[in-house]
Amino acid sequence: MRVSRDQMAMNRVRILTEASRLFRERGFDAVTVSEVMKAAGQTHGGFYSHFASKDDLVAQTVAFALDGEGETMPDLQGWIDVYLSPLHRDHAGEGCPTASLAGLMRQQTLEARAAMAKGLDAQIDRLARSLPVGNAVERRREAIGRWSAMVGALVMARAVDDPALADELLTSTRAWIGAAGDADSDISGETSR
Amino acid sequence: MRVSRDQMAMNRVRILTEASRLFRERGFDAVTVSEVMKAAGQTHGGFYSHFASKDDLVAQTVAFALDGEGETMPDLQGWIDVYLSPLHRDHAGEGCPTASLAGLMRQQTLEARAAMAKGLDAQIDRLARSLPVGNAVERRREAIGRWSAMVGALVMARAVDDPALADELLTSTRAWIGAAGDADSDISGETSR
DNA sequence: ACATATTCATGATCGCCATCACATAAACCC
DNA sequence: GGGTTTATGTGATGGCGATCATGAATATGT
Repeated sequence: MRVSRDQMAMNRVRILTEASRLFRERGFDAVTVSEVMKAAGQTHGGFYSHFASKDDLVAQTVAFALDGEGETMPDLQGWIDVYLSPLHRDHAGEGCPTASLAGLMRQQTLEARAAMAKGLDAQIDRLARSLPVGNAVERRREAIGRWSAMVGALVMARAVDDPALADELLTSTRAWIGAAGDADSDISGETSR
Repeated sequence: MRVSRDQMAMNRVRILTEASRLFRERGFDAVTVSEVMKAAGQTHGGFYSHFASKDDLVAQTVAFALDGEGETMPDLQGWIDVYLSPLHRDHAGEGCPTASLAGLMRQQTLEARAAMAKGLDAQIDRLARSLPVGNAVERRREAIGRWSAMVGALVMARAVDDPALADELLTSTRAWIGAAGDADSDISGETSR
């Protein structure tokens, strides 16, 4: 049965929301179209009136997931601590889409990879603007360095079946980022905090 | 037809070698058992006399790929430069298995995840021993920090369809690691180089 | 050398999943 | 309000891929 335009838009967002969660939890391949639709409260048939294909859903989900990620970070250190926490590590479905999906993007469509590029660039920009010191070039470089370390640590912590090693990856990276960040500020010749 | 014990062992290594390359290139799901066997110069039928299942192949391939990774690093900075190079980014099949596979391990078997943990721990240990300064605790922490940043940067560089951003991720991370490493050495109160 | 065990090839099988076909009934446009 | 459009449900379909069955031919142990 047909539904109103608003209802259809809401259904579409619901599909994207559930797909975003499921894809982050289990990856693109392990999640079926039917599963996404069931999670969104529908049956598999209606899928193709919203998306041209599963690849299309993947691309739009990547764009959707990376889009509304909080514009600014008032408490940078707190945000980093939460990011590199066991809670975040153990709840990929509600966590950072970059850490969950970046490793799966290599053989995705051009559209999906472009969405990832756009989202990553925006994230780096947000992080750079939240840094306390440095000129634009220095801030962007430090944002990339910190962001790489955070994503890498979380990806590896999730990849291993060894809680001690996983915790160590998170804790040590957090400490190292702090030291490196402070030091980098000193090195760049800017005022230290 | 039956084959000698030595020949069978060689065939097994060949399967693991090709699986390692194919899995790094395209991930576990996108590579079929038949494809691996064909790359190893055999047909799909013989597969199950070597491995109990595809999951078994995945676990053994992870262990195999992470095992012989060069014991020491005589030229640390050179190794980092190669790791964070466009060449490495564009040749995942012959590159670092951690960067290619870590993001795919979450839903793999316990055996595969345990092999990843063992390999990661060994890699961190190698890196720590190659660092020029610091006590054991400091070296391990810096090894984890650097390694996280390197893996994260490579994973993200491979995830995007934007050569400029990909290059920037590699270059900036390389520069940031250098600055952070030097700074961290200073901070820890050891002699700087 | 003989009997046996076993690797590998060929050829099913079986289930799963993306996608499509069609029906239904409600929304949209005038 | 009536005709048309269309979102969604139900039910195929078609291909692919992991796994198994069987046979052939050779290594292995004595």
